[in-house]
Amino acid sequence: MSITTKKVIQIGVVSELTGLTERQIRYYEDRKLIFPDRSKGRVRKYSFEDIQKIMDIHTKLTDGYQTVELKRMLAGT
Amino acid sequence: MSITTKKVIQIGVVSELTGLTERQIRYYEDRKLIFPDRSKGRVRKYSFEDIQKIMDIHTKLTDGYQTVELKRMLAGT
DNA sequence: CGTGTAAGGAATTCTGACACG
DNA sequence: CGTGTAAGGAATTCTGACACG
Repeated sequence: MSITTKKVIQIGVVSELTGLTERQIRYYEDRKLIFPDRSKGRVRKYSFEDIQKIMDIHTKLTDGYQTVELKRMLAGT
Repeated sequence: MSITTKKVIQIGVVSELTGLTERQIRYYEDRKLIFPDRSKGRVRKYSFEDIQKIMDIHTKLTDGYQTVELKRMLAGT
């Protein structure tokens, strides 16, 4: 596992880096588009790669796509 | 600034990754050996590079060096 | 000197829900 | 559908101090 895929960043930092709200970030997870790890205390941990994905997801949503469609795209179908 | 120098990791994760206690990590900062960023709420943020440094510091301490000497070494003197 | 610990407070995150449109 | 928000609780982190040796 490289540095880009290591899930070590908490949602507050992800929010800062992406410019999105925690609500949006959690929603993308709810929609099965991203899969952060969890600490023992249930706290979400993201990787730099996740951050890339999140920004990509948001861009696509802005472009008019829906999360269900994005999920299909990720599945490669 | 690359991914390795981006300070986004909190002390709990650093503790897990290095195997050191938060006490040790904070002490190295007190001794001016590492310089984490701070969030608005005073929470420390470390980079992957910091994690490397921390492990190196601990190894050197185990080897018998003192923090003052390590500081000199970092300063290149 | 480097590290452990108990103490109390502050910042951060979590979940489930109601709201809008 | 995607996102905002108020609510209460839980996990995380912070500082300063006392302890040991």
